[in-house]
Amino acid sequence: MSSANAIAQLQNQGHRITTARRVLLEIFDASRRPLNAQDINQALTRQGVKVNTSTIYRELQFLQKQGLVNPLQLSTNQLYYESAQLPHHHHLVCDSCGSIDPVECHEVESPLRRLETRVNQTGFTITNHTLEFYGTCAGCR
Amino acid sequence: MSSANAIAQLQNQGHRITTARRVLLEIFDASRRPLNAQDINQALTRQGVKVNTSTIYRELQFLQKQGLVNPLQLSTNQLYYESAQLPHHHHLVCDSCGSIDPVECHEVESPLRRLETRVNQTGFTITNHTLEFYGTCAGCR
DNA sequence: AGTTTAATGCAACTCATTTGCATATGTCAA
DNA sequence: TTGACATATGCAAATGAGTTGCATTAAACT
Repeated sequence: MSSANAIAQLQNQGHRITTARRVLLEIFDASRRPLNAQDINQALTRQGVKVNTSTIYRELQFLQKQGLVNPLQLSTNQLYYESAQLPHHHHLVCDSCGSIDPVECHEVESPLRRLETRVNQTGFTITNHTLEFYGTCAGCR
Repeated sequence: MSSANAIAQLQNQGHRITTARRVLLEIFDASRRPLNAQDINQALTRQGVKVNTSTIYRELQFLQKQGLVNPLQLSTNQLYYESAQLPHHHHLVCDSCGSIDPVECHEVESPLRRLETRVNQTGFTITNHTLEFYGTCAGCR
């Protein structure tokens, strides 16, 4: 269970381990797909933990600053986050039901690195990229 | 000038060509980078055309529905649009100054198509993808 | 147990975008 | 041309995600 690592890391840096924070880390640890503030609210409620919305937003920013979660902006109007511990991957987003699932993209990784090298030589330093696929999932067809 | 084509297309379908609509199409035609509602507002003002904000938003949705512009959601909190007539490309987004520039990505296109074929066989039908690069532009370093 | 200060709750706020409705203006027919 | 009619617009109010100020609560250290 790697939320334990995250907790140890935060404790070492003098941050407090509150119930909200601990359960939130466990939720990210258990989820293989990105979560938005609303998803997290529901997950917390399901576990019997009541947390104010503003606390959730603050906590997400905090965890991002600590490098424990990564933000993910999709073509929706909500910001998603996922565990930073997941191996590099991209996403399949269903335009119909909104489901978001990870995809391994081994075919594109080395071409992407090649492209990034080329672009870096033009003066633009790439630090990050987003690659998401939109369409219709098996269940919605 | 391809905004003329767009205008002809809209007229054929019985839509009215208002000043706002015509100038907006010209603006998209002349811009090689994506524009958000604010950019468009400024561009219209610069041309001496006063258009209400809600009209801009409605017009952008309209043009999108007509297939004349494509939406582009970046890691900012604003929605961008660009002409649908531009050849396939992706973007370099500067985290520092917010500039957005197109990139040709020939290295990745065929690996992407291969990946899409593979994914389509799993039951998820991909119709679209987004690929954007974030980092620091030459001017900001 | 008491102290300190990070974390929380609450309510009010911001900012992009949307919507309802009354008015104005393209466009088409007479 | 002019008038009729529906589309497009302006305005103001609403929405919805996310943020912020401030008083209170509660981890964690002594």
